[in-house]
Amino acid sequence: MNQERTLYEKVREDILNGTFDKTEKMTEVKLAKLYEVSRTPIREVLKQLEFEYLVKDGYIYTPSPEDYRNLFEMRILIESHAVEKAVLLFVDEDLKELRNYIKQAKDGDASLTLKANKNFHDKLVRAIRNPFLSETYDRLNSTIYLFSRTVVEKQRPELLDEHEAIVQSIEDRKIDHAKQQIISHLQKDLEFTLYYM
Amino acid sequence: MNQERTLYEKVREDILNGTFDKTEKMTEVKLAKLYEVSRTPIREVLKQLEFEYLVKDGYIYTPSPEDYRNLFEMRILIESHAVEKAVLLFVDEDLKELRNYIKQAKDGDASLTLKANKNFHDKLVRAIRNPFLSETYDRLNSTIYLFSRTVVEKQRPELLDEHEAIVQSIEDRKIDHAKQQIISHLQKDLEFTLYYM
DNA sequence: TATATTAAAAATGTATACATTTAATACGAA
DNA sequence: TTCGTATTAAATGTATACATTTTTAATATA
Repeated sequence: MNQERTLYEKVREDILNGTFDKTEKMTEVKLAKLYEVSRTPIREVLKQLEFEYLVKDGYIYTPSPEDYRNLFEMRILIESHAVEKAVLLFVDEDLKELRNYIKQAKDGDASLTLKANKNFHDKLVRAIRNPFLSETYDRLNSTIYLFSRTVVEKQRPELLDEHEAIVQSIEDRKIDHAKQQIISHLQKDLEFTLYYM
Repeated sequence: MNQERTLYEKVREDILNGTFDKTEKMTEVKLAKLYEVSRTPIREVLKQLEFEYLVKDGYIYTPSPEDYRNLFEMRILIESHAVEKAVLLFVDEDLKELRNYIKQAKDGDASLTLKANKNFHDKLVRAIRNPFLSETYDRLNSTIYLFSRTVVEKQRPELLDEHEAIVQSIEDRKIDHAKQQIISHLQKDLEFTLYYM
């Protein structure tokens, strides 16, 4: 398998793993030396990282609680729209896939649970079948990852029950109910994580 | 007043005004010569233009009807959310401002109508008070502009009546009604314009 | 004619030098 | 000291040379 990580992947992972000091400036010259490339590709990477809310004005972006609420408002808007679509489109096989992710999250270790929960939400979003909305959702990937890590590590109560309830509402074709459930689910993730951060 | 347009603004306007041939490649070298700058700032500008769906893979982006439907799905999702917020937040002064834009659109020439209609929708979106969602909406600016131009030039029927009905529903605090009206309004813009493009 | 194959050209990717702007520091006057 | 100003240093912006990749075109072969 291909082990070659792109420069973007390297820098992104280093940020997510807390390698950088949040108070120090991420200057192009410094990063270029660190990763042994020139400033040109570093600039490209910084742009991408700003796009996904990991970097801002040359510093690691440290969103305020207000910022996180706004980012989650965006996430909730997209995911609740997705659930509406899922109610209209998902067939038995899709529901089975969703339940499979819940099971994986239940049985696996933290790392596997993290992946399974991501797969669960990504599967929902794919119900939208709209590349522009998908890209907008993907912009939130890093933010969602950071939240999900806290939620899983600190073992937020009821999380998987909420997932199961959402699947059930989709299966029962209850649009409003399903939407309300995903909204409340994500709001709980938000408040829980804000409390621990 | 400041007349100095940035390179980004120049290229963007030239694209919107149809200066470029949609079939020819927008190579960095060519554009650099044309605008008498080096490739570096041109690359920056091309990235921005890709961000707002005006350029793709070095060509002017010519979305398919399917693409336009997807872009409008995104627009509708944001604007209907905005209207929900407007019902909860807008006071008399805000409603007055909205009605003012309708009046301007009614009385002015095409150019003024275009601006007034943009102001109307921008005012709605500002009800969200979420910089991330605003930025996502702004990404659609060029697309919305191209549609609005057709709608105004070809004088789509009922357009301003629909605006007025939306304001009225906001004033009456009828969330579901107002949302349904903005959705239907935007879908009409979409279908009307697709028909003429 | 259609299809590979390869040579040439032209594009983008990267490194780097230089220009300009912005930030940091040092110094002097109130 | 504190504030303003000048000087310097360091950052980003831009141009450009060179490397690599991609596209085009030309030629040969089925």
